Amino acid sequence: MGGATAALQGTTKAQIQSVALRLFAERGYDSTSMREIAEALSFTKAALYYHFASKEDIVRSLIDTMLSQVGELVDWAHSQTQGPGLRHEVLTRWIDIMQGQGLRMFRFINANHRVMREISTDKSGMEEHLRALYEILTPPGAGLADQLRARLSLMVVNMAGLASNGLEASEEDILAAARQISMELAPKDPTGDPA
Amino acid sequence: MGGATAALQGTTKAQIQSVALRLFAERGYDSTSMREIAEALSFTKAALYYHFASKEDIVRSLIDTMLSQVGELVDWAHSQTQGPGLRHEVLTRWIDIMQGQGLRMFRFINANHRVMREISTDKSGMEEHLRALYEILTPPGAGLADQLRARLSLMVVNMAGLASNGLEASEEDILAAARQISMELAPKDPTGDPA
Amino acid sequence: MGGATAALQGTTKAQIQSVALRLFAERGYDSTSMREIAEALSFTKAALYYHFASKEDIVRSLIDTMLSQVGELVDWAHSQTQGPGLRHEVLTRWIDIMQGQGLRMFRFINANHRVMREISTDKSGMEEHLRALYEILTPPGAGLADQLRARLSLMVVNMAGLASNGLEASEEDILAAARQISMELAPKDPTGDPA
Amino acid sequence: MGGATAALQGTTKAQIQSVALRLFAERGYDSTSMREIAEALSFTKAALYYHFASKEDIVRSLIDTMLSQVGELVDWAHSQTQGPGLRHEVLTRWIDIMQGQGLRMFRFINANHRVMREISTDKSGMEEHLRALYEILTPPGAGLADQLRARLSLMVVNMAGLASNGLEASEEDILAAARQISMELAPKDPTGDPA
DNA sequence: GATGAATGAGAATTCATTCAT
DNA sequence: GATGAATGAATTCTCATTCAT
Repeated sequence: MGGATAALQGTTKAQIQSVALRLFAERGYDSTSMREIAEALSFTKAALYYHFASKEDIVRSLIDTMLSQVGELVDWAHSQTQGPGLRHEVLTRWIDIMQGQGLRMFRFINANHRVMREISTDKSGMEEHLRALYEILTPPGAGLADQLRARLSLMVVNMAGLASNGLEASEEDILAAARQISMELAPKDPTGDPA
Repeated sequence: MGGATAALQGTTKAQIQSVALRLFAERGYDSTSMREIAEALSFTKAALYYHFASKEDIVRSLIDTMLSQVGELVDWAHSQTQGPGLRHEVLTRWIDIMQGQGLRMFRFINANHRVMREISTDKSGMEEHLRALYEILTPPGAGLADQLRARLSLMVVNMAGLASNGLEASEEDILAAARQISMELAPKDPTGDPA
Repeated sequence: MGGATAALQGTTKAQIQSVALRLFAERGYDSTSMREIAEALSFTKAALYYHFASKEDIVRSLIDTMLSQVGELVDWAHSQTQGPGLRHEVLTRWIDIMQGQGLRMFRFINANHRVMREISTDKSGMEEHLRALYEILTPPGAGLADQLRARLSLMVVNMAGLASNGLEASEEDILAAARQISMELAPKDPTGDPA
Repeated sequence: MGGATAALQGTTKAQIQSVALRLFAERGYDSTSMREIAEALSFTKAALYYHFASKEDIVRSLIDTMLSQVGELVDWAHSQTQGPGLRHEVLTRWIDIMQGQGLRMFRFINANHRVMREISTDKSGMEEHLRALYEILTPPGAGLADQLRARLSLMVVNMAGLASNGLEASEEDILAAARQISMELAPKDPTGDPA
């Protein structure tokens, strides 16, 4: 936690990040203008530029926030002994991150590939982090289907938002179901277990 | 099949649709300008406006194309006898649609919720179609998790595109794996279980 | 009459003139596009260009129509013996012209000074015609006020359209009243005043 | 007086209003582009948009200015005792307003009915104001001709601009003559005259 | 006589950004 | 820390016009 999470509370900078993330996720990066962000905050546009050098800079800061959260998860995972138990725990923590700002971030990332591609943040960092998580979630010697399963199990929480459209159930219940499906989907260890 | 697919070949209108879909899927709707579409076709902007009344109109036509394909699937499914076999076949046909323009369309829809929301096409039609498919894929009396599974099984093909980033495998193999996972994920009939 | 009046009936060219005049008077010249004229006639734009070389050309033909009507009035007036009786009769005939297409033409001219100025038709003709009418309506040796009266007496019929907004009376009654006011307004002969 | 008139001096907003009114009156609303207004002011187009939300917004502000002037006249007239003397004074004040920006405004209104109709300012206000003036200028029990006379007497000052085209006289003299004609035209009180 | 397709110029408007204060 | 004013480039879209058929 620490820096990253705290960054989205209190300070002016943090207010901007929070509102910008909401708008970017709702309307898309390109369709959200600095004017709209400023108005949503009852600031002037120029005030935004006092805190952030550019619109892209806001995105960068947003990504960094998420990046550090996922980075912490990766670091923690690397410090543990590998195995099915760890995989289970990693998925749980991932899901925890994805709630709160995480879900919004994911929706944002999903809906704004272009900016993500063009932004020259340490975005490779995100890909590395994800690769690391994939490896942890994929048993040694896994086939293609299992590799895909690992990746999809991470995405399920994020898809649940879209998928639950029209379902009559509390957000809580939906996330619980998503969690369960995510676990099922994650590749099983082929380690000689008699089922 | 037929009309809808054929509509994306040959004629000027069709060329525009095809190029626009590619660009919209790649860069997002808002970030793709009419100028860019025109340049990609070596047309003038004004020529686009001769064929389509507006930028939104292009999107509308694109959606209608996909809509009719999914609509045909729903109609076909309704004309069959329900059951596990049908569910399997529906998933197969869905995946077939999603390849070709379908995948692009889905990436587009996923990445451009805002336009989709604002466009006043028979978009409700899409929601109805999806609802119909969900029902067919969901066994009677299914719980929340199974309802979610039905929805996610449809999305898996579309997610596979994202998920396979960085995997060293042919598109063919990836789609085959996605197909398999999609089938596994679809809710199973509770046949014969005493609840 | 003859040519000019007949020109607004029957033939395709005449249909175009009639519809164009209506639209120009309603929405103004610049705000009426060739597309709108074409649509109002269920033609294609290109068809308009078969009959008229340009948009300005339509206006020119319209002006010419009115020009010839007023020209005939001037010619007739010049062939009569001057005097108060003639002035009365001229006003009457002027008012007769102004009904029918005339009123529309006037509304058009009033509302589209710019085109009128820029159009290089024999528009000077119109000014000459009006000057001739002014002279006929103005008794010899009239002062500034009477010169203005002569001019305004011609305009009254045209203003009546605007002025009668909100009055509960038939168009017929309004025109009769306008006619009466116009006559009153016209400068009186200083008959018998010792200057 | 006061506020409204002063508003057209000094400030950037006021400069824009002044130049825009001149151009709108000269060339018509539709034929005057934001580029032209900007160039006439040596501004950029975008600068106009900083001060006014849209082209229509400029018109709206212009109308409001005139509206408040006429509104003041109506209010003043309502606070006086009705009668022939008041009618005379109202006409005088009306003519005073119409000079300065007023004449331009009137030429603009006359030549741009379409915009006026479409603009959703408190334009009904103008119609109400005019209705009020008509009532004041019209003696009780007046017939149709007198109702029309009241209306035309207000319009005469505005028509004088058009009507005096080609007259060799100073603007001052023309306005004086127009004033005189306007007064003559205004309906006379039928009080006790033996016809 | 008339059309479908296309064009180049220009319209209104919005945007990210800058900078003096 | 923050604002008001301004800009240059881009956007969507419309228009008068042309031309091969």
